[in-house]
Amino acid sequence: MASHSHAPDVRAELDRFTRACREQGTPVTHQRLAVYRALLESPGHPDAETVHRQLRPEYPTLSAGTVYKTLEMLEGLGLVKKVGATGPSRRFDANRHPHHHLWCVRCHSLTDIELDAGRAVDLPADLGFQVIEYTIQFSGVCAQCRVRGDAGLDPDSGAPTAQP
Amino acid sequence: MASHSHAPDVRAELDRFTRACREQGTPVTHQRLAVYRALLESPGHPDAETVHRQLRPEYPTLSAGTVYKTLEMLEGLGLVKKVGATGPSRRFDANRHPHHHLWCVRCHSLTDIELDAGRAVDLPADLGFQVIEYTIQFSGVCAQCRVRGDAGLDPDSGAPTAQP
DNA sequence: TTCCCGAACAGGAATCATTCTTATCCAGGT
DNA sequence: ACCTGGATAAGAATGATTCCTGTTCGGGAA
Repeated sequence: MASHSHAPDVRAELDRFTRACREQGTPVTHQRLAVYRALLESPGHPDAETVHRQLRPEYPTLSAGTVYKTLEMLEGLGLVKKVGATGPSRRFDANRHPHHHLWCVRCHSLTDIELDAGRAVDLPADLGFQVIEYTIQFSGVCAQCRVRGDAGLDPDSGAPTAQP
Repeated sequence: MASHSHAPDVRAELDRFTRACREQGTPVTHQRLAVYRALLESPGHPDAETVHRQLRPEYPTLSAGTVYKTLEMLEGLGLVKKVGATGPSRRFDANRHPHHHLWCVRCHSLTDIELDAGRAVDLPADLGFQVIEYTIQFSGVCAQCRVRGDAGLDPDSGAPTAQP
């Protein structure tokens, strides 16, 4: 929907997953494939419960525990990442391209964005921190919420004032 | 220790808080001041339970609910922010200077860093996203864990992480 | 200062997300 | 098709957070 939805090659990713499992002797089960596929096909960054709910029609006996365990296992393989959301439940991200996040303080949507990676952000070396990767989280108001136009939010306040 | 200045003027912040409360007719209670002070004095980004534990000796009757409510109220005032951590509990940040985060994937410490980035990171205008602020989260291994060479403990909560 | 009122508080129950436990079940090799 | 170890389903247990209720207290008025 949003501007640059980078559609992942689902089949290729599932193949990669299958290979990774085989390599380390881990069984490739329907459930695991289903969970990973659901995540790959999700436009946003669903939490475990959302994945579970999405799959229930197709796999009526799929248990929540399996979803949680599979997501953790996928994270261990480096195929998905937890994204640090401020909401009540953890969200997962199967987009393996380096990318950043747009967090709408109004509707709590979380959208991927791929900025031109030409410029890297560097850290002072004296910190001794070894960077594996970095993600920029932009907080603000998404296009839809701006169009919808509830009160103009002034950037100085910084406070969402999301009181119902 | 480079740009890692971590000394908010506690008294000034508490004054600001008091004024903000008075302005909107909200009572300034000992509990609220204590919670905010605890957060201002915490080097890291404690979760609600850590704040509660820290304050219990001084305020033996302070209840967890009050800590949660106060943190939420402080967020509403724009004085603290939730930080999107991937751990089990939410963490809070009373550092109101624009800053970024170093997340250690080993010990789960979360450290502030102020990159004097003269240049802002820009977003393509056609996204229609109105940025209020942005935070860069660097994931990697902190200096202590690199020296230690293995998994450590979370310096904020003191809770052992995952592995025995 | 003391009195009063409404909002905040403590304590604990309830809810939500996540992890753990245990008795089956199945993927993949033989 | 048969075995077997790891995976699964179901639900109990845990942990974090929110909700509820009777009591207490901040701070304006007398």
